[in-house]
Amino acid sequence: MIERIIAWSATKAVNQLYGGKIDPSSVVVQKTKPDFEGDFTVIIFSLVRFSKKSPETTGDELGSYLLEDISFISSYNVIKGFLNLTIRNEYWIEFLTDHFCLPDYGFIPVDENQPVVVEYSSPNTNKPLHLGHVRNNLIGWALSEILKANGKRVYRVNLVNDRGIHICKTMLAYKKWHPEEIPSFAGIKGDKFVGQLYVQYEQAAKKEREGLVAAGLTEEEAYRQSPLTREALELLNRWEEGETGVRELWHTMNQWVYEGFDQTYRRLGITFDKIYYESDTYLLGKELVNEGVEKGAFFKKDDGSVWVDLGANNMDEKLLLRSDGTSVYITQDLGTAQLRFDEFNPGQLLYVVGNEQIYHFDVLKVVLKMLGREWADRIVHVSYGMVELPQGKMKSREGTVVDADDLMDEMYQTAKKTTAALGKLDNPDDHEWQELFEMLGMGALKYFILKVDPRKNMLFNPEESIDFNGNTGPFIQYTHARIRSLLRKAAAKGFSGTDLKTDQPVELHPKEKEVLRLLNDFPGIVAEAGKNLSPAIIANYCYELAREYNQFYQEIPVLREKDQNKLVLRLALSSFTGDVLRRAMGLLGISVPEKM
RNA sequence: GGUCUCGUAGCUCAGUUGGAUAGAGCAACAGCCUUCUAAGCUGUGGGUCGCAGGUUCGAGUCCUGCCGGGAUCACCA
Repeated sequence: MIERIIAWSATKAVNQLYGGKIDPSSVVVQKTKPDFEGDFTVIIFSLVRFSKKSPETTGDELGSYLLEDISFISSYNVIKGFLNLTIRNEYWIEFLTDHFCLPDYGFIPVDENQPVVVEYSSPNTNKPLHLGHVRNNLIGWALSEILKANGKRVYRVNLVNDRGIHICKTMLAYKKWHPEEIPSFAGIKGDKFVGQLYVQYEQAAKKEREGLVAAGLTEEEAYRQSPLTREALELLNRWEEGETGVRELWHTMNQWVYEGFDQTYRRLGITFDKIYYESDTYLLGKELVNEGVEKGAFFKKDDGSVWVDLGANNMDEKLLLRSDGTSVYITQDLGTAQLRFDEFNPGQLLYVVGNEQIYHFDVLKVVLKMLGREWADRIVHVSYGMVELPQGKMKSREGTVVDADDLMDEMYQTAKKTTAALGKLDNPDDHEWQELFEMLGMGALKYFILKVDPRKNMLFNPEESIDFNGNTGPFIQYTHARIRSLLRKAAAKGFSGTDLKTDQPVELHPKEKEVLRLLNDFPGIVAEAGKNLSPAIIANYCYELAREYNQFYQEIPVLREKDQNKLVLRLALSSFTGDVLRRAMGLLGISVPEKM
């Protein structure tokens, strides 16, 4: 990368000229601001302590050194403490020629060592997927793609929460109020069907508790004495004992849910290499806890419950096993972490889980460390922010959730309406159009979510439909379609970017140079997104590249250009941009169309 | 209350390890299609980067305090 070469040379200069002892990481090289002359800028301020001269003089001395040292620098200027360097056009043209046909430009070949396990999605089987899950899935998917582009072998895994008290509640609701019914009968997706049962249970249970509280009980007493709660708990016991009838119903209802989930996943474009079920893993981790007790890392209370004291890490005591010997949430997470470590020997274990579980993962890592599992350091909690509505957080119980399927349907409709409004829709029933609407709708949705820094909470307003103009998925998809169209026309006229030759001197328009500079950034962007685990970096890069290309497209003729050398160069530039856009959007799980 | 996190234009968001005059989009207004796709491009207006200190050549970015929002601290998951 060009910045690195400059930084390296500047380092040499400081060390040779001034007897400094610095390494390239302490030299800041950035793009020159548009208002100044030059392409790249070296910040001089931090280097004057070695030269013991004014920033201007130092900049001047370094400038002439770099001019001498690096052949692709054509000139420099110094303003205050900024050394601005101008790159020769030949460099850019050579860069274009060398890279525009490379199918893997910016990506690193996959190394099988040190794989990365990425857990994401991890749904409960008592509620349909909503916008929050969508964010989780998209981040998990995109991160996996980005890590692959960074040369990692990636395993995508899902841990489905298919057991527990909440599932028993839906079973109870089914038995009580809807026996014999099946989703296909009711004409709805299986996950929706089961989700409704859960809501029905919660409403009934709430009413029941309110009645008991009105009769003078405290909230907690009311919860414990509620007949529905007792029945649900009883069902849980019978499930754990493996009672056939209970297990059968449980299995049937979960299948309904999976059929529904599969549809949603398919439409989102989400897949997994391995799916774990909590019904298989929930007993894991008990041996680890016992091991900790034996080692004296954990302790048993009189009632038989097992705890760990995290006081040394500035945390509280944490329960690891209940007094009746059953697991809690973290018990099984200890076990599954060990399982995955044994299965994959990963260099990194990523968990894409909401930021409400930060504490949980902090505890998990500390406890594993106390058990002598040094690989606990390889666990990374990719904690993403909540999707909020204008009224605040989404709450399943209050019905203030944005359903994933509904949202995707709306996106499709918006794509259709927008296309029709532009007068492009000649044949609405055509299969190709329908595919395009789906691509655009999903592109708009995915981009909308992924362009935001995953760590931050974000807002979604259902009243305002997701935009198709400006900094959006369809804008980038449009840019790609435009480029493809241009290339088709060029091919029809017998031109191709591959006709490009380096030995012919060609001037570069500032817009061309700007696009090239961005294309030159791509490998660095991929690396940065991998390092920061942030698809948003890719999304924002796509936007910047598309915007810059559109400016170029608007200002400069390509096929109408009379000078063939220029024409071919612009075709290569366009083709390169189209490929990078397609592949960068691919990292986000977004497809781009040939025409739109 | 303890811990963590966020606060940038009317709204939604960018802003690499501190660097030049803080950027986009949406919304508003004004322009550009006999010419490669106008889902585009150009221009105008819009900011005490929550507040107050500190660190230094330089702070939206780092430190401290305060204000405001959110999360979390369960024999729930």
